[in-house]
Amino acid sequence: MAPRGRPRDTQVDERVLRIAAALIFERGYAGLSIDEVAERAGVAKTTLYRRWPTKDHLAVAVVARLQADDEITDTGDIRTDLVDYMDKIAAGLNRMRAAGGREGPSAGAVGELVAAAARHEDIGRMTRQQYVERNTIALALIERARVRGELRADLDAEALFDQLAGALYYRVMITGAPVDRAYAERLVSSALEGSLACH
Amino acid sequence: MAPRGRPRDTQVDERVLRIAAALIFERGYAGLSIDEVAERAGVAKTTLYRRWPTKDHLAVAVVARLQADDEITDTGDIRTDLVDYMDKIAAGLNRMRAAGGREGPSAGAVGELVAAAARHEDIGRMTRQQYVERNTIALALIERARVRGELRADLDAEALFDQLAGALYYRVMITGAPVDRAYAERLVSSALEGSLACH
DNA sequence: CCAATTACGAAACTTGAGTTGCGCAATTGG
DNA sequence: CCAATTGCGCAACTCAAGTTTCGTAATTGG
Repeated sequence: MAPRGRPRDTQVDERVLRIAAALIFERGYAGLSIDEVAERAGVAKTTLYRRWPTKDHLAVAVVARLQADDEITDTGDIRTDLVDYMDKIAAGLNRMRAAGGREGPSAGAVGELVAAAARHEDIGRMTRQQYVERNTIALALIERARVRGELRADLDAEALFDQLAGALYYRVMITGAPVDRAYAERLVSSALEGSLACH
Repeated sequence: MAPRGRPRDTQVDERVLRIAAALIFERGYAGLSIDEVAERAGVAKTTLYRRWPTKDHLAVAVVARLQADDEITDTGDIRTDLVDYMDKIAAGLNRMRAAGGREGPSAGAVGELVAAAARHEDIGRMTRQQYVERNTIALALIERARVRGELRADLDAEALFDQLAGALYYRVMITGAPVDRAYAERLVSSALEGSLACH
């Protein structure tokens, strides 16, 4: 039971996303022109707008593909698992950061994504939805470590994950500092071991 | 020794920023129209563009005023001081968040600021500069607490501050969760005490 | 006073996002 | 086969950001 009228040309989606991705990486978000994408893809603008109602939606569709699917590993050692996880998030952020067009310590496309989520209700919902899924996985990982006695019983798992993921986003978007595996290790150590003098 | 030619009308800056702020709060960033600001302020568009080269620059000038000057207090108790500090940052974020025009868990103007910093080299530099100043103050506060023995000697102060500030920004921009004093207390507790089981 | 310099206002202009209307193509259900 | 439905291309359109040109106003330095 296919839908009623003329079916959409599925090749269009693929071709447009590829061309849009090339433009974003080459010239940045501002250099992405709907008219140019349509022309290069050999389709009318109306065909684009039927699929992505705004330029923001198209850009989000392109950049969202850059995020890894966050396959999580549970080795039984929470420190190793968290470092791996942070490293994967960092890799996704670095890919998006590269899609800025500019050089230097710029947030690249990450900032545009956040702005797009703030501008459009539906993009915001989608973004938060993806976060919730990732958060659920991470909280389960932390909870298992807590149950088996690696982590303290009165742990605030939400605050812990906010600290870890937040530090990565903060560096990419605000301070422009690098996020790599070495930083992920520092971060996890700091969060796990705490900052108080030995007690 | 005044500059050479006709001096700028200083009343213009004040009036324009007031009108722009009203528009941003009323209709959000997208609802801020340069033409309308110029008309309401009774000046030509060229006069606006002489002061703020893009709409982003004008918006940043407006929103940057919302950040508190972060007067930091040093009571000698690092937990109290950090909670106070996080609460002040959170207050600034909440003010910016309110300047979004939309309802719900939106990042509001915060996302637009990050995007503006990614789009314009000079805005990015200014943003990072403000961060560096704030960071310097916070790191000094942490360092004093470390020296007097409140905090562990091998502390990673940079990671600690990234965790704290990052968690706030992360909630505002990504998850849409609230940031208030209660959360600041949870956050500081979690970061200070760590997550490992008693060791 | 005069020349150089900078600010201002007004209007026309360019560019790109997003919309609209129309004719035609492809598909389903009867 | 026929009507309803949906996709597509084309072209003209609206709207707002940002630019350009030009005539005029205010200021400094000589």
